[in-house]
Amino acid sequence: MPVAKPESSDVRIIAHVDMDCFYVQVEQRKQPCLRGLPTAVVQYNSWKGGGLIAVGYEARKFGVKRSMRGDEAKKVCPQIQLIQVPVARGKADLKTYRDAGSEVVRVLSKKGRCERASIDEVYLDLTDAAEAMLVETPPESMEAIDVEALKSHVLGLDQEEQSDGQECVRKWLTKCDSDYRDKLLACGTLIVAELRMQVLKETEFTCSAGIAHNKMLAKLASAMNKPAQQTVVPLSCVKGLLDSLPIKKMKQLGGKLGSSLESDLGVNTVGDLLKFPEQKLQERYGINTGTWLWNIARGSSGEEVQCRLLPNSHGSGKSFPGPQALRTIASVQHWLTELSEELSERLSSDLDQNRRMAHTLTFHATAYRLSDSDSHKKFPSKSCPLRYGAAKIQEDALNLFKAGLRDYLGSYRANILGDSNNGWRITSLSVSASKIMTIPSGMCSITKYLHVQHSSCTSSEQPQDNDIQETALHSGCTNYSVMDSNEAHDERTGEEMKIEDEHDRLGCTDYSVDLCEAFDKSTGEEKEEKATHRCNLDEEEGERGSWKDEVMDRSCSSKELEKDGIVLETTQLPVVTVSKFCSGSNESEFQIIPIEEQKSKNTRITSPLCMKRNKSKDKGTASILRFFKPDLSSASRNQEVAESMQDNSPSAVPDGHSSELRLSDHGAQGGEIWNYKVDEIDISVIEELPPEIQKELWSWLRPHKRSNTANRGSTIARYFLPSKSS
DNA sequence: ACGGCTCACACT
DNA sequence: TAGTGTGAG
Repeated sequence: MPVAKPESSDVRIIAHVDMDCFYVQVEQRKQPCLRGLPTAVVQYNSWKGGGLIAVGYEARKFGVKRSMRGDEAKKVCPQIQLIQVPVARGKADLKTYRDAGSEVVRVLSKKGRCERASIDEVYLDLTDAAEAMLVETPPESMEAIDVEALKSHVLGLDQEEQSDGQECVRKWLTKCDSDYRDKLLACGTLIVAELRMQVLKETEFTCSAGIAHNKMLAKLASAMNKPAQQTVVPLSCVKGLLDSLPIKKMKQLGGKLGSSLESDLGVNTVGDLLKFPEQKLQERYGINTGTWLWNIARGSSGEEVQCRLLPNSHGSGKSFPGPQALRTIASVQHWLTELSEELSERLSSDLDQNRRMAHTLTFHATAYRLSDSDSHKKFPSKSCPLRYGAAKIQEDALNLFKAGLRDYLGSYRANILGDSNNGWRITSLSVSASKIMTIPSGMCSITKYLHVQHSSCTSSEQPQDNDIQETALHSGCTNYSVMDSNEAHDERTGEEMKIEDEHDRLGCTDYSVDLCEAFDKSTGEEKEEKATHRCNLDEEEGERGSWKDEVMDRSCSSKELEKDGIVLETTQLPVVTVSKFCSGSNESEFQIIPIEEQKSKNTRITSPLCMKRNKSKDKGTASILRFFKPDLSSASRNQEVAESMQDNSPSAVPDGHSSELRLSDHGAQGGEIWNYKVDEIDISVIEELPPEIQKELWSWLRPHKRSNTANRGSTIARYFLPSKSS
């Protein structure tokens, strides 16, 4: 008889899956003749045989350890096969391993929520799948249990001492009268065994897994029996497991915190932690950490399995130890080129494969000074908006480096830009891209949505004067713009920039992004939903005319735009411009172009008002036009922009601008384009959109638009469309 | 003169 | 926010 599900049960079934010496497996798959041989993966063969970053199990038997040098490994295991990490652009290139990790994730993500915890580890929340199995095909009703599941290690079972361990496990898995939580765990065990076999079949990789009621325990378990095995942690044995577990074995406690627990509190095992009241732990380690410690001592961790199959950042870095330390701007520049190219390539892949874009570039370095005073000082990290394209990244990273170097050298900064070095040494460089967001397919679907809106409604509502004020005062400062990379060309040279005011300009950049085919994939399947929403809106909004004429007439030529006087040049407002381009997918085609450069290339930045209006009889349009009236402050700011461009600073724009969102569904040339000033898009407007589109739109707007809760009683049409009403 | 290169996240 | 620090593998 099935045991009733407990009332307030928050029992979860969590698995941690850990690839066995993953890099080695990847190399062995590539070179099957290596299978069975003691193998390790090394990078940089030149110095002492390179550093080991992965060691196969056959080699471990000889005492070979990670963090050994290749030479040491050879000593303890002369027949070891040392495989070098692929090198590209003068540095280790982990692409093959990342891609292999993705293969695994693809398989593992089929059965439940999946969190890619690292290049070779995932967490799975199998609660739903386990519950479903318990209802539909409970293990106790199965005629046969898969052998892979029978090979599981179940903590608390005396299977290891038994002559027939598998029979022991079979009994546990199929026990009729076990605890509900154990039954779910049994289901999880079967599911994980199946998944692991699936991984092996589809990728040729073996992995180990832990199955438990939370992430912490699952992670602990997956490491207990390797390789190619799985371990289950029934609730009943959690206490026994943790009581004697060395505190530093726990995830997050392997470093200083764990050391502090040992030396400051005399805590050597997780069980020792039980003595300390939550409050004591909070007093010493802070509220969050204190509570967390108190909980993990009791075997509970509330951390959810995040739904994340892709990394949240991409980075490319290299160290320059000892005599390799960099001492000239030129060498830094050279390596930044290499790193930027790799990063750019990965960003392009991400864009192609996942339709994601990163928004922040961060530069980091480690350094030391020969004049040893303040030798402990760290080289500061710096970040700025990310512009796509290897050359742009390199340029911006170099400027971040120079800004950092100024900070780093402080008062010692004499002659820092000269190629003759001046006492500083760089021992590592890295560039990374973060704030990665999925491009709203709504960029396409929204565009389509607006087609419908155009042809079915108008708005009579207009912005109020105070809205305009508010907008003018809004201090968004980022300009995004998208244009065809063939037209985009950065003509600035690598001339040394003035460092003095660089810091003040950092973090405030306008850029354009070629989204390539990113918007292509949304298809006609959205038609229905849009029609539905149109109806709804039609009901809500009383007074509307037809937009159809305008949509049809909207093939604005540049001349018309100029005649209308609402091109960007007259508005003095920066824009967010997002267009679709159907060029190839090479990274060099993604470009981010400063607004100023677009102007110089005669690129038209259109405004919503380019959509042909009916003969200016409407006071509504006049009202909207006020948005575009250049005001003194923005004019003077643009003066600064011009100056900053002359300085060869990284396309900086001062604070104080609002931004605009530009949608195009037919590409730059002859396409249909709308611009939306991001700061003026009222949240209530977004809330009127279909949920999917809302979600996508938010993901795009969030970095640019601060929360703006004022409800202006707006309509979509008022913000998204030019008005020609009454 | 070496564990290199990535990642995530908490904190401020 | 941007920047620092910790921790993991």
